[in-house]
Amino acid sequence: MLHSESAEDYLKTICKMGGTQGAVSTSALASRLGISPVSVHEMIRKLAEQGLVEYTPYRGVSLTPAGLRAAQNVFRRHRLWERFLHDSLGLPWARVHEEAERLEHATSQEVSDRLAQFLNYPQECPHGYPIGQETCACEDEAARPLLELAAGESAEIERVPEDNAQMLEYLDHLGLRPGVRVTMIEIAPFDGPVTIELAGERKAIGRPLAERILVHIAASHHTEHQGG
Amino acid sequence: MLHSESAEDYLKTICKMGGTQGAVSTSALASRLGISPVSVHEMIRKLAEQGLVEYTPYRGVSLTPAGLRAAQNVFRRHRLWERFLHDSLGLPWARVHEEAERLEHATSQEVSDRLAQFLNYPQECPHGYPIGQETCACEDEAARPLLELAAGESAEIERVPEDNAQMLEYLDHLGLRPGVRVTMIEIAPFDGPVTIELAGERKAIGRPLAERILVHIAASHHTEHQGG
DNA sequence: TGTTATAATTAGGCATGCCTTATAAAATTT
DNA sequence: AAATTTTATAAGGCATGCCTAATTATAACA
Ligand SMILES: [Mn+2]
Ligand SMILES: [Mn+2]
Ligand SMILES: [Mn+2]
Ligand SMILES: [Mn+2]
Repeated sequence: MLHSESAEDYLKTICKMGGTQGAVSTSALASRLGISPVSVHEMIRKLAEQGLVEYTPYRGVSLTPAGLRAAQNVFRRHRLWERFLHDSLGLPWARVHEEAERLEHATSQEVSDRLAQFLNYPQECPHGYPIGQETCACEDEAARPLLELAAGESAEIERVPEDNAQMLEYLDHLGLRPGVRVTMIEIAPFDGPVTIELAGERKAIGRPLAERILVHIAASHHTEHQGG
Repeated sequence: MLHSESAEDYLKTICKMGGTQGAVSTSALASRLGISPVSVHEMIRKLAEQGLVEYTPYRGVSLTPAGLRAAQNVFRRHRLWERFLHDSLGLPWARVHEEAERLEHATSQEVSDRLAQFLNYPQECPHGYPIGQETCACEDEAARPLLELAAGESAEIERVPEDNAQMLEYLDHLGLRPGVRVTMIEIAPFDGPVTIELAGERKAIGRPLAERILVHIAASHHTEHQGG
């Protein structure tokens, strides 16, 4: 509400790229946003003037406390809408992100607070990203890329990349969703495919994807024997 | 989705002002939108180019079938969101309109269809405006302004003006909501107040407001004796 | 310490949607 | 028919958010 849609998306992206820890290169930001470096530079200057980011030429851009707060608010609105679209409306898993990408900019604090209550204060979006007051979900403690699993090692999917609808369709088709248990079979050499097993079936995916799927080595190896 | 937020709001307003029947004067449109006549003229030309309105200089602007369809879609999205915000989230009656005014532009056909299903295909928004495929709610059959009631005549409130949050607060405070039964007591002369009775109490409101509240003379005069 | 790659910056443009001021044309009144 | 009011249109601007091409500054590398 306070900032433009554009500004909100910039802040989110800076946060996603690690702008809470170190500084994010403006050219990396530009290529991620699909906007020319010159335009990104312009916007960065405006955001810096508004006190939302700190910018040091040749070093990069990082979020100020105010910028982080703004970004977190947008993440929260986004993920709450995703839960509503998915859980209440039954919108396909792969479609909720793109819809939430617009709704997030049209939502007041009061509506998002009531939405959270309505949804019973969910902890995660359908793709595994946290919903909380202080979460940004850029940095993670225990989460490791699927690619880092050793052969034979099992883990539970925590989070999947959500910024590409086609990729989400593909993940959905493979059954690769948060909460699903997978076992690493093999990582083929020479940038070859990553073979995993889930629900008793073997699937092969590409390395870049395996690097972006985050898993955590859950305590219980027998979860699949207990529940459905 | 297809048209800009601005264009969608223009189409809605043209529809509200009767652009489906005759032509709407561009200066009236300008003052209603709170936008300069020159800017409205510019936008009208663009909408005409897109085939959404028909514009005849010195006569006014009216919606084409395509423009009407677009406007109806926005109305539908708006009123569905209002129902959700009110019924599911419990957002105050007077606040839902302004929130829906933004959400309506961020909603795909699929989401609005699923929202309608989720809400069990409601027939009206919380202010009494119809939700349907072919409804525009500019023109009404049986609905008459409250001001036209004769002294002693009773009617049920059908619709209230919804474009002013403060007015809605006031109406809410008075208990003037759709479905409420009112009886005309007196219309004072010389532009004096309009006195009505509702829920056993007498209230006086201004003429302009009484003109914008629509009522219908319901068949049953004993509704209040039957239900809660 | 150059050279080279990367990042920053300047300059000029475009689309959208708004603005004011001024002029022209048509419609209404008188 | 003439005067007046309303409406249309032309001209020039502004903010936002994007663009390309060209130049300059810095960092990294050899
Ligand atoms: Mn967005
Ligand atoms: Mn998500
Ligand atoms: Mn609107
Ligand atoms: Mn309404």
